[in-house]
Amino acid sequence: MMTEVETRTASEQTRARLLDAAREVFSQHNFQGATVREICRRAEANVAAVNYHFGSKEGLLAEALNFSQLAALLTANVKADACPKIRLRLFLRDFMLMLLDEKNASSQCRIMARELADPTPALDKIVLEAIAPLHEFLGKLVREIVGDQIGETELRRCVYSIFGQCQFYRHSHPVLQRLHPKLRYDRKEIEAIAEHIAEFSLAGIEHLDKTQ
Amino acid sequence: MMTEVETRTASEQTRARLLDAAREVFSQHNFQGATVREICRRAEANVAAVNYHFGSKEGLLAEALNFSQLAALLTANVKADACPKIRLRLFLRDFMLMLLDEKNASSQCRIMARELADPTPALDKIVLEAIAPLHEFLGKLVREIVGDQIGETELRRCVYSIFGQCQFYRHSHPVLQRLHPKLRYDRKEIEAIAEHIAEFSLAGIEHLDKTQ
DNA sequence: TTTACTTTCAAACAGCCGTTTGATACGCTC
DNA sequence: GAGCGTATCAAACGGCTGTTTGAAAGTAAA
Repeated sequence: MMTEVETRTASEQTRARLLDAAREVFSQHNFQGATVREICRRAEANVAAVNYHFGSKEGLLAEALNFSQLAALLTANVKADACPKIRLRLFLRDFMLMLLDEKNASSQCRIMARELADPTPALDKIVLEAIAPLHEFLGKLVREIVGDQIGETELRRCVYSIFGQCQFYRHSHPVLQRLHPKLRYDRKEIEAIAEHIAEFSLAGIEHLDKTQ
Repeated sequence: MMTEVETRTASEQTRARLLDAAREVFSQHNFQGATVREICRRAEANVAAVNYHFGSKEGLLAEALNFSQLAALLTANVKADACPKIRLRLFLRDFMLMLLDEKNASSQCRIMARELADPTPALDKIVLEAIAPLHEFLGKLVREIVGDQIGETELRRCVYSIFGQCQFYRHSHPVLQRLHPKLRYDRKEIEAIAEHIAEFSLAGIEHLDKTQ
């Protein structure tokens, strides 16, 4: 019925507002630092709303995590009709935009990056749904570039080298701003960073390919 | 006098125990997660001891930070009589051992790595005394390798690429243990990681040197 | 209108936090 | 031993946390 739909959407509207506010706050503070009261304040909801709708603060974080945009990025890249090296460049560009662009609606990756250093019970879900697919994707891509000459261990370390470079710019943002106050992560800067990481990493990958 | 020395050392013994416990706890939890009560429990001191000796929890963290080992590493490397490439390998080996080896007494770098992602008022001191010298050191080292062909911006990004790889193994430790449970940071593994980062990075550096 | 159910709300709860307090014990000078 | 700073201690303080409660409001079916 009309009324039934209305009440359901009314309830789901506050649910959605809570999820939006949660993503915002969880991406700016770590799990301990993000308070239920601030999330509810931003969502214009009562403090009890979180526990009513999601059971707990942890439950809210778990439901706030949504990696559909990341998954879409990966599948689109796999389907792209381009050579592995160009696909690596494309991936790095899209991934860094997702990681660094403040304008980007996807705060998921920022929450993810934060969870890496400071595990919460939600980390298991993050590893399973986001990080493991990411590593698998990048592992296959690097394998396409280097062929079968290098071992699994060395391949994995190449993947780590790439992700390490990517995450550095997010993790160390507060430090970099102190060292170079004029630094801004606008679109042009992000694309330049992604280009650097691609050049740097392709050279590293192909070098290891030669020596082994 | 004898007695004067004894009382001073008695007081400084609890100071030292507090500092040791603080380094331990601050390297395992972030600033919010590390509690004064646990630090005092490990130091076998009263909860009031922190505020009595250091004024506040923040003051304790500030005094607990001591980068002499890191500074020694840098100066020793600068004085080493070796070509820049080998000095880079040496630095990476020593730095990764400092970062990853649980046996290593220096928890400073682990606190530092933690602070990167989660700034506290102590970050200013960390940047000034540890990170800025580190970046400056590595910048000069990379400059020695590439010559004057590449610009300051690109040079800085090479430094970021190297530090990013290093910090990845510390930041993502919880994740890597979930992805590969058999991973252990023993001395052999750490040295292999450092060797990989050196190979990977030298190729990246020299490639950028050629293309620019 | 009555009934039943879902959602919101102010208020309170229990627990931890960093910090302060005032008393107590200690070490040393005189 | 008296006097005096210093260091330690149990206890409490004020504040913030996530969560719970019970009443009130809102909605839809009878």
